[in-house]
Amino acid sequence: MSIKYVILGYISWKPATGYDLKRIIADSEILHWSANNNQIYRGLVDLHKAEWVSKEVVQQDGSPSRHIYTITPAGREALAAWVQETPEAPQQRKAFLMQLLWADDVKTAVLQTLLDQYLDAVGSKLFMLRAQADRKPDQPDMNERSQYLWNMVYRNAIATYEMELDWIRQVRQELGELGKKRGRSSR
Amino acid sequence: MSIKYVILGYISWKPATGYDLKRIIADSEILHWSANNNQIYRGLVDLHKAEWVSKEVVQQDGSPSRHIYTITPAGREALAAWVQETPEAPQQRKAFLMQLLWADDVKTAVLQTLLDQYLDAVGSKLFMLRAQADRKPDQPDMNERSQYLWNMVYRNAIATYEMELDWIRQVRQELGELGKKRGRSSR
DNA sequence: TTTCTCATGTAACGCGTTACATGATTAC
DNA sequence: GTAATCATGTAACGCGTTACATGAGAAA
Repeated sequence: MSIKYVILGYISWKPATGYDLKRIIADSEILHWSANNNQIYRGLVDLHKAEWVSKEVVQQDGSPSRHIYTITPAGREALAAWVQETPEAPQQRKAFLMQLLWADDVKTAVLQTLLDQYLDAVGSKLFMLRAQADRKPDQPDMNERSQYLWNMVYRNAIATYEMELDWIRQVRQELGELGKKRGRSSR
Repeated sequence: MSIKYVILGYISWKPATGYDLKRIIADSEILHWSANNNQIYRGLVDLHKAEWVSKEVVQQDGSPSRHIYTITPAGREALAAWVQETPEAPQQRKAFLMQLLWADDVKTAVLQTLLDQYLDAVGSKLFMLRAQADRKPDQPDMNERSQYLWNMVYRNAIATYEMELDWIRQVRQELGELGKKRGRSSR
């Protein structure tokens, strides 16, 4: 789908500069992009070319001038069209699961360590997500439904990580039991 | 992490050609890659350059000759090292959640339709996953632990989609209730 | 004095995608 | 006759990443 619509979405809430957007996206726990300049500044140029946003340059003394982008009616239409595009199933990118598939020759103790590390990684992600979900979004006027949807998007992300933690704990435990069983039966 | 290690992983189970790998990866429900030629054939060239795999060309009459790749000891070492790399938290790419964040101006009825479509998309993915999880992997000799891990990787993917279905149903229902409440209070 | 924030942008590269190209054999 | 399967590969492009470049003012 590309980050462009997310940029457009934020601009639809409130006019913004590339710098603003960079911070917003980088700070967000649910937006997975690294929010690098290349993407954002090029994206804004593209949006401007398509006339989905208008641009106002505000001179400043000392620092570089700020380029403030505002959504246009055409931009609002494009955003609405995107929102109504047929949803696709999410794609899972869990590199660790791939590692597990070829862990045949790795000792169970090492596997346990890996699982612990995975638990930590997922746990701290979840912690940050929860903290951010409690803070309100920087959108000015949100109606009840929008607020509900905002919350549910966070809930979704949180539930996904919670499920992952449960899964890790289960595998950790059952792996230990498997080891014991094999230890007994092989002697 | 890149698809290269997955390719190496499959070769570690059994020597294979690019064509074999393409089919395996394209058919898999847990491997999210499209398995295009470019990636696979280039990947194999790279693996061969790194001497992680050896290559044997088998002439055939009629069809092009098959290039059969076999893992080397160095390849096994590299694979083991990759498997033991510190796990990273999974990244979620759920484009639909992004769409929801900017659904402010979309009518609730349209939103319901979108949710239904999302339910379908996730549901059919889940169906395929379940079907594939029941079939055994094409790996020759799997010990008990490896089989357990293989199953748990599928379980993880299945649980993620099941969670998503629950979430969709909840949102669908609560969205309907919100609409009713607002309908009442605004009259 | 060094680091952080503000503010813009570019270069090089990695990984992935679709589509194109070739050509024989087999199945409908 | 048309399509699918086997089998290799290339071209062009999209999206994303890290790192580089500049330069002022404020804070530690």
